[in-house]
Amino acid sequence: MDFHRRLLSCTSLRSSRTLHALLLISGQSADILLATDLLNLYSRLGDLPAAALSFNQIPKQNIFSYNSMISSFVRHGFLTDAFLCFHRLLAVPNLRPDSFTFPVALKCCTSLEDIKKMHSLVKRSGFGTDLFVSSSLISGYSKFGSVEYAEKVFDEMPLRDSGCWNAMVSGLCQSGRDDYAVQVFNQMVQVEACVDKVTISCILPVYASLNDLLMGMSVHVYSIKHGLDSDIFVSNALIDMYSKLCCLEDARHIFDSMECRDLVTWNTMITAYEQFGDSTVVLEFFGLMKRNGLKPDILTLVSLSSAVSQIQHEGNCRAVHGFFVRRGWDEDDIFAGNAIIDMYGKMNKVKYCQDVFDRMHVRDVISWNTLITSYSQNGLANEAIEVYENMGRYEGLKPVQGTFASILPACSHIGALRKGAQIHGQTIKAGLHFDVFVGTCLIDMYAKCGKLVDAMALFVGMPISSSGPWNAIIAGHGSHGQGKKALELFSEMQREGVNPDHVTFVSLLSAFSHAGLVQLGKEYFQLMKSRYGIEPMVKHYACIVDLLGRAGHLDEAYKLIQNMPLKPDAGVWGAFLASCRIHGNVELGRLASTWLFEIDHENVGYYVLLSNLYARGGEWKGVNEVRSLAKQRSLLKTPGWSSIEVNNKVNVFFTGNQSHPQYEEMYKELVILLAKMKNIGYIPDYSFVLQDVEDDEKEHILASHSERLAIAFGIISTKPKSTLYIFKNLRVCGDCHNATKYISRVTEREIVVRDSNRFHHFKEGNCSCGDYW
DNA sequence: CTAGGGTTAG
Repeated sequence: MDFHRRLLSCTSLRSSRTLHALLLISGQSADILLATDLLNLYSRLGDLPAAALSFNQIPKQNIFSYNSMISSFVRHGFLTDAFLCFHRLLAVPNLRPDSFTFPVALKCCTSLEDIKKMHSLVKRSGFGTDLFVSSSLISGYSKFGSVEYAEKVFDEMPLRDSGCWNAMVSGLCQSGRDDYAVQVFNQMVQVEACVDKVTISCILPVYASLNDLLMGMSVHVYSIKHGLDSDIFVSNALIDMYSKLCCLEDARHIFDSMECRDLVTWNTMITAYEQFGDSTVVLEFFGLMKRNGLKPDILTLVSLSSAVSQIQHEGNCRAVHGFFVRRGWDEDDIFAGNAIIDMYGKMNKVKYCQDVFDRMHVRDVISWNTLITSYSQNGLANEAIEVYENMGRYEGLKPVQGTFASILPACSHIGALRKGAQIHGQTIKAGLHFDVFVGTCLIDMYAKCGKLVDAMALFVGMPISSSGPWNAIIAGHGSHGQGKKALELFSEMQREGVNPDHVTFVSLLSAFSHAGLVQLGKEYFQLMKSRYGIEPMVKHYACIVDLLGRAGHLDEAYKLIQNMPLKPDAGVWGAFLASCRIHGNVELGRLASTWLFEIDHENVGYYVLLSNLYARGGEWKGVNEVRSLAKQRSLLKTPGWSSIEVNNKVNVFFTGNQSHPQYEEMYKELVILLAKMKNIGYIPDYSFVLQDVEDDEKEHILASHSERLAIAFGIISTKPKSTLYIFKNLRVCGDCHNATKYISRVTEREIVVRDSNRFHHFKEGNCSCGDYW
């Protein structure tokens, strides 16, 4: 019987065990050649223990069997065992590692030190110029961040094959030295070193990250010319490149024309659709992939989790989570855990975020950042700050760019100026205060906390080359009602050679709207397309509808909505309805609300606006209708809350909340205030109350609105006549707006209220925003 | 009988 031939052609574990038994019976199991064949067979079929057993049954192992054993360990990811086996080999007399040993041995190194030691052993053993060994050295050095050593090996080679060139190019790519990688690649083309399929798959991701479609395409053409495009690695890299450069159709075309596809192919395609926001196709592909007999891996599920959170499908989210759990990935894999936290964060399930986070066995800085973002984006800013502080306290992790980018918006969100300033200090410590992203967050934080001057000082001192910081400072001035200054900054931005983008125009248009600069707003809305080539998006239409509507040009605003090429969303109709309310146009307001209730029927704010509008016009029938509608559709309303920072602590108040330790005191203050306010002419406006209750109950409801609670707390806990800074997560209620004017008069305080829309500066009974309530 | 350099991510 020819054991050797049968061992080589065997394809199942079952038959390999039969062969193993036959070997034992025929007394040939100690034959070193056959035993090594068996070892390789078991390793190829995934049974590492059996492979190791075969190895140990060999009475006197030679260099072939050692090489096979070490490479089996490496193949199965047991680097430590591979390393130990290599050292066992070194101790065997008369046995020396050969040119086959070193490439595998280099693969099981786990540090730069290991590589260096192995390098000197290579030299002593006389393999310093071996091509295979050298390319492994180059790749090993690059893997542990030492491009310099890799280059040295490369430069000292007397002759080079494509493998070494490829190792050099891929080493540079993986260390993020894109420009340098391209340089070496060009050299490679010039010296006519063979550019092969490996080179192509190394260089394609570089052109993707350099955003160089032209070069990417020419590499594609090269690969077609040389028949390399049928290689699965090349095809996969091409799909990835095209999708990253937004050529989804080209990516799809390659996918469709592939003869065989592997897991990476499917994952790349799924990720591409996920990045494009086409979640339906992601789910389709996921199904197709499974029907083609492929098992999803962590990467598949990471993309999938992002897709299902995009479509806000709770059932799918749970299914994806279950998938992770069944394989234990949710606890063991950082990537997976982080993706699940992100998913639940986007689904507004913060509780689950914390649960998943707590169960993870290992966490990295991204895990913390994701948790912070989840709290922050779900309005739980205090919790976000707590997590931020625990991060350093419990795991000694240093904040990075992403950490600041998640915690600073949380400070802006609740107006935690002191905390924000403290974190500003930490950005300096981390050497990141000049980072564009962090800098932009800092500018935004100071502006949103009412410190426009500090925001400006920071802005001026920052080296700026992108639109981010400009957008932040323009928006900052806009929300403070300084439209002219916003326009000046806009001009200056262009003098500095920075191009405005679509975000810039949102900042600019809303600045004009807040300042009532109608003519300028209309002008720049036109220029945006004609001069700057930026196609207006729904957000821009919402700004311009707000601008026209506030100024009373309701017909013009309505015409604009009717003629806009995009489908108006709740933002557009919401702005329009608010304008109708300001100008008392019941007819158009009713129209707007019909659309709104269709698009976003759960938002209680629109019902309040409409009811108020009817009440103003004396249409009590309408008021009743809205009330019963609101009652019918048990409205899922975002709870309103306000906050105020006192003595470096942020106090958050929810509407009607009585659980604050100083509630009694606050309540007493509110009663006194109310009496004083009424004395000088305040009349509560019950049309802001949707509940169908008696008038004195309505008065009570209005007086326990969260902004009132925060103001009352501010009054009892700060020095008389000092300025109060209040933050409200929704738009400030019309009655509260009016009431705050009176409060500023009776307490002789300035009161600054920032709501989800803008700043309201109350002083001596007036408000800077000039809105009519 | 054994070997190097390759594509996908939060």
